[in-house]
Amino acid sequence: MQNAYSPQVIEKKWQAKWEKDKLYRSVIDHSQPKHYALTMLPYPSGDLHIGHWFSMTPPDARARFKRMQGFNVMFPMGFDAFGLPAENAAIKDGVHPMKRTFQNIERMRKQMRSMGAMFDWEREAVSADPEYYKWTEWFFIQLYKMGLAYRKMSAVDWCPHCNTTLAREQVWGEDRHCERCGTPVIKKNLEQWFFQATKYADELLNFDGLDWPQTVKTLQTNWIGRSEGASVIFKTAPSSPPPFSPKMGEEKGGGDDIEIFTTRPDTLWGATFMVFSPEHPLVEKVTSPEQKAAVEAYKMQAARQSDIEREAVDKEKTGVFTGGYAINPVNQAHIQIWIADYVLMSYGTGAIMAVPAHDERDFAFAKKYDLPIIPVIQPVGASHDSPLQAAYVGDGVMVNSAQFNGTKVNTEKGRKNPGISKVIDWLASQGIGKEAVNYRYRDWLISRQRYWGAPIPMIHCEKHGWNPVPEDQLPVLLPEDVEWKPTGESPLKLHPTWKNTICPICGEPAERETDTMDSFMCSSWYHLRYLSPHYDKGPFDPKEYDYWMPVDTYTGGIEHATMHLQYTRFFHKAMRDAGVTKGDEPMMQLRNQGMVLGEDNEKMSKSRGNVIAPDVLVNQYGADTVRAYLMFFARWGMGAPWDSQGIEGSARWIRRVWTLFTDRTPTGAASDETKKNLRRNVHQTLKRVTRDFENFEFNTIISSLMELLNDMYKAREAGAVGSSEWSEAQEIYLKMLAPVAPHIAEELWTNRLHKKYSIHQQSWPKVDEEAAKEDMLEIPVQVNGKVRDRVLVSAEADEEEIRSTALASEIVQKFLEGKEPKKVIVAQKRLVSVVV
RNA sequence: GCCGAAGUGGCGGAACUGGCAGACGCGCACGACUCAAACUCGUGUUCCUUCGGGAUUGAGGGUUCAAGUCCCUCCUUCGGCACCA
Repeated sequence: MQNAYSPQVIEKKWQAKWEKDKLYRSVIDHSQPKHYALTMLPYPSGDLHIGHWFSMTPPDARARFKRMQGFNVMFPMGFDAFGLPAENAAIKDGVHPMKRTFQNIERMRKQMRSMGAMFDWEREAVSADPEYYKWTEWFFIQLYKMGLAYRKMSAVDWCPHCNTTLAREQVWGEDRHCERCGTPVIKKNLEQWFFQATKYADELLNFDGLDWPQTVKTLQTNWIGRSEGASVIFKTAPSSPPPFSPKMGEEKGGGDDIEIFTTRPDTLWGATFMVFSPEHPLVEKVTSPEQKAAVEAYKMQAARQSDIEREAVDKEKTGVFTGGYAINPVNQAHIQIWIADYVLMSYGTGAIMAVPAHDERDFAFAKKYDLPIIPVIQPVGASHDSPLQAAYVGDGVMVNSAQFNGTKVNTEKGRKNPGISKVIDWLASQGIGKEAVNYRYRDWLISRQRYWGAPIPMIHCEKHGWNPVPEDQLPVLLPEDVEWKPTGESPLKLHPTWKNTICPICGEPAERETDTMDSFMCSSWYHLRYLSPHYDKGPFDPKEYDYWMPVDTYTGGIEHATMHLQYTRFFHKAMRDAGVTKGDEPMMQLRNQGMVLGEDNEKMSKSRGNVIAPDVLVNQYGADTVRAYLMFFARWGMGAPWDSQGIEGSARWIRRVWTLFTDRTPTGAASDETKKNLRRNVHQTLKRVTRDFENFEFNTIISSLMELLNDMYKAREAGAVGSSEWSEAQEIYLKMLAPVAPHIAEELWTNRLHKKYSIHQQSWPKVDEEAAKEDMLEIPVQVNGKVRDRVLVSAEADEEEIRSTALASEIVQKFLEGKEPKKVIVAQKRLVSVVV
């Protein structure tokens, strides 16, 4: 047996043996509590990145820890294998995405095996495998049958670089760029498939029972953007200007409903004009002949501007009077209807009532175009400046509001606001409005004009419209012989025969949908495919589902907060309602890792040349050292820049572990005190390490283990070798090390301590609280808030004893200068504070 | 503008419920080993200091015997949302 530490030898050896022995195979066992640990699956980009190691190996250590604690742990891995990069590469060099993807997967599997992670490869799932995407298609059909999948023509986001539409969640930042490639998107009017996620908006806002980071919950909550208020029906007024005539109703035109949404129904009496989005369907009808030219010109100008320009916040508000009037239903006032691009067709109803006195935007608009401003909320005990200098948005009482005058209004939203609540009830009783909730949230656009995705299993027939592919004909397979051209249409559309099929209703010739699904659809349910990746009677085996689901701990990057993490919750709830899944949530606990940055403190990228390759590190240091360093070098939840020198510290530690366990050291004769201290250190460390594993605090696990190793070296110096305390320390040390550095722990356990293979099947040691207790405590003594001395007392000492010992200290006496202390505080057994 | 996260030595970071700030590691310095270097081992390492101490957790206030931790005001960095009615 070699004495030098050679990770390259022992790591390969143990990986092979563990695999041969199926050590990490997870099977249903009702005698054990289960633990489903899941980490976000990678896209097979070709090479495993250090970021993959950072997101996978600490959770692997925790899964191993859970297993040693007696849980039946499932820790699966797979590939999110559909997606644009493979297809874009195919356009460039002609290599088929399928070939490239499966080659990349092969390579990454191999790299992943070098991690020494406890992945159960028999549960592997690959989303681009027909065995998998058959069920992605099946899920689409279930959603369709529930009425949750529908087709709609609308202005959608289009990425000109990726040549496809995108979901709203996949368009980021102020410049509205594509989440994948960074190219600013444009709007296109297209008919696309959507999932009606908005139906679940309220349920998605409820995080009860979920142990998720507050930040993710907040991001999702803001994304859904629920606001409470009222919808109110205004009417268009007759076309001529409003001469005060008793026969008004007989005049021509008018009478069309204008529905608006407002969060401030309490300010309805202050609505002095209305604003329509330029695209509003009533614009043409209300526009007077005199204003027609101006309105048309404004509409043209608005249409030419990009959304980004239109939505720029600090842009000065512009608009045009339509010449038309509306009637405010609460007071019959005739008010002008304007069009302005600050009102968006995509939110609410595309029309607003404008209350300049109490809304900053409306105020600015009214000032600019000299429209009337009528205050209807008065601060309590004060009156408004006249004229109003700015919109008043604070609390107060209603004025100029007929029977509501004097009603209190606070700054709460919705029903919590007494003024709003009363007005909503009245509107409803009058039949002119009702309580309403509006969301920023949009339905999920899932059509992609690309080849490398799961086909949308729908057929279009001239006579029978859209119908799903019969389930017994699934999967709709992707054809292999396609042309790669970035045309903006799916290559499936250009394929000579693929789209030709027959209508499932009438049997006449019909066409397949040639768009494919957003790959986030594939990843919405991968955690279910792991349950039984080869099951063919359904997407998963219900027996496996009942045992393993829900996911106990889910780990991954926070960048998916409003994408994958939100989609998968929607998916789970929809499938629950379809009777496919159970429970309300798919993943109970969520933790996010941070990002490993380059040594230059920048995001790692090939173009910056700051990429750290894990393979190189594994060759140089071994996987155990890389794992340990990744757990140690940063708070896992935060991430940090990589430090090539820093890894030397972890390498040194692992080598020192090796040395301590392999050096031949003669049996010594340590003092009882040495042995007792050793035991205490061991059990105190065990306590901390157990706690930190539970809390995903990996960096302090490693520092505790480093500290204990230093203590063990000292104990060895003091002659502890040969004692039962030494043997216990060795045993516990390796068990604590096993989740972190599984190979060296196994080697030392099996071949040096000659314990029973495998260390990974041992149970987690129990803390001996007695042994962990201190005998003597060193208590700092403060005089006027400054630590002046430290006194030793027995751990059993009571408060009085601690007090008198502290006061007896010479140094403390010196600082007292003969005076009596005003106050002496004994803070538990931690500190004595003397106040003079 | 709104919401959220984070600011601690040269660097990554530690500090359980308000109770010794800087654990652990990197780096650096010195020493041992060596012909020499690397490795390894040991010692030191927040700053200032008249060696008594003093200052110190982004800045400034406050609460407290005691604040990195609690409260208020502000600054910086990062992330999200944004004319959302």
